[in-house]
Amino acid sequence: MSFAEKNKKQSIVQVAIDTPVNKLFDYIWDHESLGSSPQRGQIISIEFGKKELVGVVIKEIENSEFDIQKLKHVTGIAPCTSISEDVIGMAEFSSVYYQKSIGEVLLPAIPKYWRQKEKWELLSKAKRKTKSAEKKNHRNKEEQKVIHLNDEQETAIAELVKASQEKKFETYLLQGVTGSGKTLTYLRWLAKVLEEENSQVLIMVPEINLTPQLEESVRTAFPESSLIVMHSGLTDRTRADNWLKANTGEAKIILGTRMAVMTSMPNLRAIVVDEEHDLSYKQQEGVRYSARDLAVWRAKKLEVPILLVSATPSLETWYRAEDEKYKKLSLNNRAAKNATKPIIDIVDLNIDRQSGNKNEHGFSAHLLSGIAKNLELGLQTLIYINRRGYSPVLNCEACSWVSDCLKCSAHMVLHRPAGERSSLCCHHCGLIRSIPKVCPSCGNSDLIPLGKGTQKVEEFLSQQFPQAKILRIDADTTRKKGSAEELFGSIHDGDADIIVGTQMVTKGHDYQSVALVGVIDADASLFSQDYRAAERLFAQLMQVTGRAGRSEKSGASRVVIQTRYPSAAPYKYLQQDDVNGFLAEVCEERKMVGLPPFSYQALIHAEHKTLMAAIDMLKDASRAAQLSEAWPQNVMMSDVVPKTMVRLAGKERAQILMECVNRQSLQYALEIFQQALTEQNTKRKGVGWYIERDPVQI
DNA sequence: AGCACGCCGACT
DNA sequence: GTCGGCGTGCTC
Repeated sequence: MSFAEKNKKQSIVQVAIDTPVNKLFDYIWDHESLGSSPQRGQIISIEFGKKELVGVVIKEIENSEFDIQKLKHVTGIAPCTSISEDVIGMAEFSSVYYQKSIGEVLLPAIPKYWRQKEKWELLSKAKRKTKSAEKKNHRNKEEQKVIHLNDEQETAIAELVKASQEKKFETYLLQGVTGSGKTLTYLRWLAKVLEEENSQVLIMVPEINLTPQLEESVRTAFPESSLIVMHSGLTDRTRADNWLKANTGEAKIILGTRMAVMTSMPNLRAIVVDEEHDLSYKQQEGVRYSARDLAVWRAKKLEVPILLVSATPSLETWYRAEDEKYKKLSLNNRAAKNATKPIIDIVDLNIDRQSGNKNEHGFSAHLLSGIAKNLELGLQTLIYINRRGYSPVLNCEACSWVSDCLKCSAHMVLHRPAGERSSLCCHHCGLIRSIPKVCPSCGNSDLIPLGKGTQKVEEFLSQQFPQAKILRIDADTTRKKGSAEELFGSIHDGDADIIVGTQMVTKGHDYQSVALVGVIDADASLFSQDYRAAERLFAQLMQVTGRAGRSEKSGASRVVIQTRYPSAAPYKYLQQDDVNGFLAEVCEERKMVGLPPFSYQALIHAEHKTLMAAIDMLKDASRAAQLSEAWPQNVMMSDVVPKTMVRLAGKERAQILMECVNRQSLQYALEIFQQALTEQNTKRKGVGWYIERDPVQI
């Protein structure tokens, strides 16, 4: 500190606060009472209006535009390291890109306890080491098997190591079939990166509670380095402690979900985004950021390499690799010895039906006989249902009444928890009702469930194969904390003959003795409003296919996909095991119609008690925005439409889609639109709205 | 977003 | 006369 600075008694700082007002607030920094000079990224407390809030120092300024006499003082400094420059930069960028205030981006990324001044003292005291932490450390010391990598893996690692040694920004796509050893490849690279003194690495995964195996293998791979995890399942205290360890540089490896992308790390040297195509990287509330895109931004800012990993990359990523903006590293060989590709049977349900099978429970004769054969051989079968909470909807045979939710435009679904009374549940707003004894509309007493949810399939299979042990895995059976792990554990122990499940079963779990995978009910994705649905179906099928065929004892396993459209692209390329072929075809289609990645999109959502108000708000704002002189003419506006799910939790929702080939023009248009919306909003009451950039679900 | 200020209806 | 409805506007 210079002599002049030492004698300075006060400074003015600009502070970011979690408030929708898109500006920074000026405060007086009293050097004497605070005991230090201000620093960008410092977490501090201030009085804002009537309440005391926690904010982040963004910069020191010479003069405030505000009356200095009226400025309030910074009241305290959090006992922790300042947030790293790259994270502040990321927040500033996101603030512009996602049209939110800096504080709205930055503060939710700080653990709750650090955002509460009362908890600061508690957090500066070390927590006693828990027994489980000691046990984990102990387990780490166990001996490691030396695994030899194949040439492809070695080549990829060499390339990545070179990039990290040169300390240059580069985005890599590691594309490899299931079982090609992608995880091992990036772990070896990261091990190399961590050899450097004071280095940290960030590994992002879609949903950590579904990948305990990964956490285990990362711990085993780095027994000496300190690893912390970052996800929403942690207690507030643990999250705050882990965050501090990352922030001080004590933790070397940060393994986490999308929220981890904003974790401050002073020595970050490499980033990995595993399963980069996964939708859960997109935040669906608050600031609707894409953690994958922000990770790339962060790597660029830090000038470090970033690795995107997937067996079925998102089209955006794949296209950038084709376009040579990203560098592609391919793993085409299955690493495990004796691992064979599964045989894929596409069952044409039209033919199945013609040959006399009524297939009313959604099972073709072919699939049923496959299950029977598998049971005889003592092998496991996995039945994959492509959607969650779809049915069974309660239906009246006489008047075709269906169990609609009272608040949403969704159907309520029958639930039968073990040992409890059945009820109707809405998967969108969570409303639970008891089952009506008679039809509320016509009084008929024959109410029957429609469709085939996981429960329905489970019931049918237990009738069909009474001797089989059937296990159901879906959002309902895994809702309780830890129960997912328990269920997956019992699959590995061979406690189940048939596993019935949704998306959840496709993520990160290998089932050694699953020799047959049955996919029912996949076709709906082919005709979705959402142009990305087929791409997602393909990724899901690839993944579920990967669940089989990993075993050495079962020989060639079989995947049976039932469809009424056997020539559709996702099925065709799946059978040919041709990911690039599929993506190339989809890419060509997108190019023809100018959809992303050949254009940029933004969605404006509006919601109100009445649909009219929501629609009018968007129409008026849209009209006003387009009348503006600065409006970029190359931005295309769709009509204002009600959303596919019109009603949600008592609100009616509408949207308008903006599309433009130029990202910067879209940015200008959004700023004008934002202004128009704010003006409209002062004229009306109670219309909620938000802007979503690069939407992934339309 | 909160939260206070403020200006009009039904109540002990 | 007051309690309280939520419209309007500000927060350094």
